[in-house]
Amino acid sequence: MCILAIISEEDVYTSDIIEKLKTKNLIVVEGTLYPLLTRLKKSGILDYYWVESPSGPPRKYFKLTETGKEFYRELHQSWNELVQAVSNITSKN
Amino acid sequence: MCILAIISEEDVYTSDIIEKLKTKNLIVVEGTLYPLLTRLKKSGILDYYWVESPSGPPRKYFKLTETGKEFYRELHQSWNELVQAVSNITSKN
DNA sequence: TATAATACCTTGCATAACAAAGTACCATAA
DNA sequence: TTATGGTACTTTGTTATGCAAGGTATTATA
Repeated sequence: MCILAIISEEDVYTSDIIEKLKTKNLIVVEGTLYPLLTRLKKSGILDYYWVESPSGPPRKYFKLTETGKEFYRELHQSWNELVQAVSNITSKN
Repeated sequence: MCILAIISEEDVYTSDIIEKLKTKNLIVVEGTLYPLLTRLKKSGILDYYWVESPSGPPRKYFKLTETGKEFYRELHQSWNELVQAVSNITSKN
């Protein structure tokens, strides 16, 4: 969900995502992210396009599809419900 | 963490936990919970004692160890930090 | 033409949730 | 006394996924 949140703000490539997460104290590594992005692409949530890099090989920039935007909204709502449920359980003491 | 929260309120056996979670819309099944409780016991976070049942085989009642109470506090704090971090990322739009 | 930096990708391992099936105990009805 | 049903605990096999580690490819620079 956090990855979709980042992509929903602006198109980014993998290293952007890793850095943005890191600034928020969420650590995700390449070995996790590349396969995940591939799965999200395959399931129609993301799409990508190639952009030449000023130095190095071209970059895969990801963006949300319409399906992806809707999926992100649903995910976000589920997350809020989960946070609410957990808060409900833990806040008794 | 939710399971530790429940046990921290009162000693319970497995079915109690499943029911209490269910009332909060958190679904966990036996095949998940029994092995998890065993792992928590092995790592010194939980302990249990047997109680005769009014009908059926005896029940394993779980309680938090001192280590478990401390671990739960830490988990709770980590959870809060995670919720904060996620909220930080998702609340931009 | 090496070397370094950047970017993408893959493989293998460990962990964990779950479905499903199994074992054991107890009360009650036939 | 034996079968049945309910309760409780346990195990097995499947699947998914995070990660460490290693690999491939492109570009600029020494």
